[in-house]
Amino acid sequence: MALPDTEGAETRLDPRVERSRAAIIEAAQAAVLENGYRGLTIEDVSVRSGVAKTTIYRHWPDRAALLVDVFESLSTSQMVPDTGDVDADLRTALLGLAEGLRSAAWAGAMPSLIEAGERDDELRPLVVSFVERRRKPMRDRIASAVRTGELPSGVEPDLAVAMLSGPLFYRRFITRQPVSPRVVDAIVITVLAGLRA
Amino acid sequence: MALPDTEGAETRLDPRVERSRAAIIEAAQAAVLENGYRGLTIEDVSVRSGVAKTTIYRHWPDRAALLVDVFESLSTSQMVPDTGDVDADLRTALLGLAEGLRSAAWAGAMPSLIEAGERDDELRPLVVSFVERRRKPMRDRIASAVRTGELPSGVEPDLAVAMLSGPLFYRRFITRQPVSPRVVDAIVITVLAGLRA
DNA sequence: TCGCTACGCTACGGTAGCGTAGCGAAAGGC
DNA sequence: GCCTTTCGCTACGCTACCGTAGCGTAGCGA
Repeated sequence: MALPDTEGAETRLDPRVERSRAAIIEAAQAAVLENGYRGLTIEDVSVRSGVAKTTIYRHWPDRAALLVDVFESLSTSQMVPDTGDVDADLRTALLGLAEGLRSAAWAGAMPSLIEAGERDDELRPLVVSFVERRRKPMRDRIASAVRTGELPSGVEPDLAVAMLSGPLFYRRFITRQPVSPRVVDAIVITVLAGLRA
Repeated sequence: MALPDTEGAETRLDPRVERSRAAIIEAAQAAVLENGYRGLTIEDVSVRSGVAKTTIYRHWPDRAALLVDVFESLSTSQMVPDTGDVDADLRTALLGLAEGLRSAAWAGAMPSLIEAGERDDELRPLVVSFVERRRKPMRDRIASAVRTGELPSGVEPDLAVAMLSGPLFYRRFITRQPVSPRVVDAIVITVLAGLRA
């Protein structure tokens, strides 16, 4: 968080530092995916990364600070196309989301993010902004469709996103059922039809 | 789990045992709500409940076993009315779900259940059956509506449940937005209209 | 009233993880 | 090729928690 080296802004850094930090973050990510955010231990990260425990403490004051950077490193944004056909665009976006839920690193960390959002006051804002970043493109796309009249004016983008994405998250994390393209299609068709009714 | 005293089956138990167990489970629930399922420690439960640590070990072999009983103690089922009007019935059911998500104990434990379902092989079946028990009544109600022709024959109850409940879970746990009655209404109206389109 | 059982309490030995200190070696920068 | 920075390593002290043993007490059932 206080460390702008992840972005290519400052290459002035000692390459040794850069290597250490990268190895540490990568190992910490893996650790969180495996054991959850409460299962992250500095000593585990040290073993996984091959970086000495003392070196980790040279860069992060404590476990919490490292965890913050791990969460931020998982943050990715989701592109949503704008071809003029909102149905097709949302279908594409949701297929991408489903794919991510099936295999992306952030999906494996999602239960930890949820848990952190529920219990950790320090991490909660981070979790919310993490989710918000991924959600915004889809919401914007829906808002634009409302403006162009492709969707009725009564549609609330925020709610529409929940109705589209929610069922996928529900199946993936609550009922642990597959999120196949077939499921995505059913959701997109049903929800969009419902919004237009 | 191997302990049928929670149900009123066997009152033959020593009242001291009954009291201890009840206090322990209650305290353990609170502990899980507060610190997550990985944050449950026997010593914490001992302090909270006022029951000696040794007594806890007299009833449960280890932390995992206690955790299993805690999860089971949270298990509740959701009634879904059958008035013949499927729209109204589902609305009622979803309002109840939203209410639970806002305030029930099981909702507070949900992040832990999700995390456990993702990472703990031993607990996963328990989590799945926990969710299944709550989901079944709504799925059955939808299935019956399909049979009576109230809903089109192409509707898959399983998917319909996801489309109705998913957005609520999504807002509650992912985006951390309110799940108000207004939101429930919007979801019910939209999804049912979509399913009939 | 008396015996059995559950309980509370203290005291363990053992492990895991925290975060720190100090030193010598190695790898960059110039 | 020298000097500075970073790193690896070992060794700590400390805390939290595990799960167990043994003993004395208190409550329940007959």
